[in-house]
Amino acid sequence: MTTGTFNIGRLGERAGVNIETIRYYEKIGLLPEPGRTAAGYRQYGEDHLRRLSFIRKGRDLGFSIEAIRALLRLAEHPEQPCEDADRLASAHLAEVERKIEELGRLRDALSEMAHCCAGTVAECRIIDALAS
Amino acid sequence: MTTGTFNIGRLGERAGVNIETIRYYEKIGLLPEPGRTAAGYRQYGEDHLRRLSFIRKGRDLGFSIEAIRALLRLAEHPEQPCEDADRLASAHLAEVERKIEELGRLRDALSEMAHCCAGTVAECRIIDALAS
DNA sequence: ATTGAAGTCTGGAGCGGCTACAGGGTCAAG
DNA sequence: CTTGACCCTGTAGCCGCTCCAGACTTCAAT
Repeated sequence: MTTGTFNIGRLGERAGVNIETIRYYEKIGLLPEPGRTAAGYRQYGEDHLRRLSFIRKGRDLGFSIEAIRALLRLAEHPEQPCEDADRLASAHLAEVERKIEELGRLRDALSEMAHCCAGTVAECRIIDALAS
Repeated sequence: MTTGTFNIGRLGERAGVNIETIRYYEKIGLLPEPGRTAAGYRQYGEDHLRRLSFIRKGRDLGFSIEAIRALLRLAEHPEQPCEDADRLASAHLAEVERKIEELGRLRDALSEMAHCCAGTVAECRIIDALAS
């Protein structure tokens, strides 16, 4: 009887991940299937918690599930060169920067047309920008 | 026989919208059902084109479908005050700014850990950031 | 008149990444 | 013995499309 086993609720609590999300991660093969109690309850250990925290941090950094899958595989092979990890992170960083620029253009366009109005829709800069 | 009617392909071409997307907009009630030819082909006119272009510009500005629905309703009532349009645009602008900040934080976190590597996964800053 | 390519039709499934049920079983405290 | 908190499975929904299969139509070239 290992001391360090716990149910899904506790795992979610400790990793900061929704229970449903944990089951989802298991379903898509991101988190390995844990053992079960006689009643069918999932039983987790510290290794599951580490892996789930890894996933959660990756998601917080905006990595896709597939990128995280790749990063997890890399983490399991510490002796390999980390070029792949670097490539994944760099690609993601580039994508984030692209999105920032895109949103910046959006913000400029929106702030030019917002606060148009003391008037009616007929003279509204917002509606006009869309209709013209 | 009106001169200005055209098929869905031409409409999509002129508005810069995918054919499937047009049918989707019709299905969700964003674009009114057009007339049909005897063979069942949709037939559009300039009013459809204007409405679809409106939608497309709204989407380009990142408005949600529901926001666009509201903006379209407003555009149909030019005599009303445009407070609602202003509210929608301001809320959207605020949301865009929130996302920019969020992505900025993401970029900072990522750029701190990227380009970690001349080494192996064991010493990789990226993997380490996720695993620790 | 025939053929073939390009256009159009419907209905339904799939994407990512969850989230929210419904309808049941289990467990521990009082 | 009951209550309430937890857990189980399976399925459907969210957004905004996008793609597919399989059938039909239109039009130009032969």
